[in-house]
Amino acid sequence: MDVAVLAGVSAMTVSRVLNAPDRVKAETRARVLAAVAELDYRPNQAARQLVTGRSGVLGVVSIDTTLYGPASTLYCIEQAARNAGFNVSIASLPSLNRRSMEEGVERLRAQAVDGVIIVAPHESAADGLRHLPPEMPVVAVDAGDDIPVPVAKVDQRAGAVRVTRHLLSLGHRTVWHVAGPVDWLDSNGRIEGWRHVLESADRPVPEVLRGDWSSRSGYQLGQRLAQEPEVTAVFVANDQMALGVLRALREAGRRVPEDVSVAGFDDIPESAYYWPPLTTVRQNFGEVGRHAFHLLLDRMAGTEPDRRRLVEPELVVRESTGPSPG
Amino acid sequence: MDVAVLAGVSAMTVSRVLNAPDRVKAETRARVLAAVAELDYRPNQAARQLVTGRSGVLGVVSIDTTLYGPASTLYCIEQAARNAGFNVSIASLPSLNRRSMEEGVERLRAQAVDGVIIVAPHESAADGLRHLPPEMPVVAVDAGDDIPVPVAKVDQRAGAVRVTRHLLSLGHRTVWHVAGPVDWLDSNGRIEGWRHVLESADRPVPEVLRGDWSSRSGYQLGQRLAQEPEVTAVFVANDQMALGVLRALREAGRRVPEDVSVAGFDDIPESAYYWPPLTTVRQNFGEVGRHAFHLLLDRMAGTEPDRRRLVEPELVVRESTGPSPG
DNA sequence: CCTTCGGCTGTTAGCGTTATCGGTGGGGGG
DNA sequence: CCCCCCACCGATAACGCTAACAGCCGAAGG
Repeated sequence: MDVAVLAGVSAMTVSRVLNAPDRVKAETRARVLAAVAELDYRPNQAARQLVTGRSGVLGVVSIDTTLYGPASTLYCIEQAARNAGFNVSIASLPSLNRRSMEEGVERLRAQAVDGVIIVAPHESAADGLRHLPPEMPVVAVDAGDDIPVPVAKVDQRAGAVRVTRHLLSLGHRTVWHVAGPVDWLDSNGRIEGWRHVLESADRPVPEVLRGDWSSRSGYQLGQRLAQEPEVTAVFVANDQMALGVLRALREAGRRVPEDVSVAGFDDIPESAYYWPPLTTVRQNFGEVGRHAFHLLLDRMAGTEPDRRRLVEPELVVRESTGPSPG
Repeated sequence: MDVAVLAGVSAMTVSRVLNAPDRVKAETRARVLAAVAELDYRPNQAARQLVTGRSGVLGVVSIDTTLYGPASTLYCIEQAARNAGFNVSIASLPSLNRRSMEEGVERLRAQAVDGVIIVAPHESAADGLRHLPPEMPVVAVDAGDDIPVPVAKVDQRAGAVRVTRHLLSLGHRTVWHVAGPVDWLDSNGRIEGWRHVLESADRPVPEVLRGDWSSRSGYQLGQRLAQEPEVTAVFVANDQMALGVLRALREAGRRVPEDVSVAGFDDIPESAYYWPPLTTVRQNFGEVGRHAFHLLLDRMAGTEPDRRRLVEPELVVRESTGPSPG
């Protein structure tokens, strides 16, 4: 090792300077550091990993990181990991079923990551989460409760409860719901909360309309809603679909919020500038990402962490919801 | 090595089976593969890297991967890399100046990535791009031309030219422009194209209004535009800001497109569901990501690749633009 | 004075893989 | 019948680092 020669010490001492500085006399340390700087030396990670068994890399398996939620979560995981000295390797999956998920995990495992965070908002992912290599530290984001790994997530149900109560409190007889795809846990949590509030209040529970998170699907379902005169309040499962619903209602001549109130979910940055500005539920994805990272840190340290970290969503009332016209 | 013992061969033969299968007799190969499967063996990447010098990991340095463009680009880079057998490690930066960029590159270098893609749509990044370690294969996405690394990008200027011509062809006397932040190359390319068309056609060139890509800024600038009666056509530098402009115009009682035409840039999935549906310029971020990856592959192979790959943007005409009222 | 201890540094070995070279056996050509 | 060559496989030595132990030396204590 050149640095060792230049500093006039052994390779071992260089290693110590870099990994346990206080075990080396200050003067020697200074000499070594000078040599390190002089030669612009950087330790070979592969060699270090070979002997220590740790790579300092975390893996994130996620569905389509183009979506707002996963992208925000990933971003915050990455920030938290970097601050703690970890690198982050990603496996972004177009679709998330058991097979593709296991493939993603397998890839990261082959890369010898120290731990994995799975952003798995699908029912079908749970299946995969139950069959992971047990020796690998794994935590999940947005997963169900019946899985053997710690989970960080936003309390979808609570968010839906809040927004539905908000609409009822405005005097609406009941609330329609444009939901997300069947397979998504977020969809189901939001349906659950919405249904719970309606049933508790003894209100009729309209049929659930299924979208696919896209504005296009919101538009199509909005056209159907616009034709039912008794619809006065709609809770849409995300802001993109809500945009489509708003447009469909307007095209049909139904005013928002005078004739129909519309609420969304997510609080994407644009929703405050919809027409009208959208009442929605803010999810703190960053918080979720940070929680996931810390859960993983615990798991890697071997301590059994909490099983769940729930983040509370927040109702943001804007101008798309108002008193019932009736 | 257990696999070698179980298969009754040497470690070297196992290595050959995994890396150059045709150099091993079919029968032996089968025996080794059986042993591999039996023991669920997976090669140690660290050891392999130590001797070959390659890690099979690519690094991506990007600004805020929450933004639509960077997120899409990252996603497609990741897909392309995965298909080619590479893993992808990310360094997502809140802001992109020379220091933070070098820090990101440094991090990835310490992790011993085989190459780096820098998503660097800032002027100030160019400075950093000129001072990179020369032995490291690097390509850039969305960077300027005066840098010593290959670049893949959308031809911003061409997009701006198309949309501005479109507006002039509708009979508008001139076109106002809501631009992105000063430091962004995308902003400048779009301004350039816009200005070029106006000047070529001998039209007055209004003062450039500066936004920050957010709907909020679009809204604020839109309020100013709404007060100038002579404004009949606005080219907004991205779709999010266009959303804000649309709202500001509507609040001021100016109809789109009857009184004022508005066009955006990016074609985010939501823009087709704005009110009215937005005329905009589609950027194929996926294409850019794939190009960047292949440029990097060339650079890693040592062949000097093309210096630039320009992706052509496409004008998407919807309902937010129409004939001049004059 | 010797012993002991602790702070500091060096020596050795080994992590799991592949590059390189060398060996072995069988088949074809002279 | 011999020789050479080719296909296949094994032995050895790295790659760069750190764990574990060993050694040295000066200070403190008996």
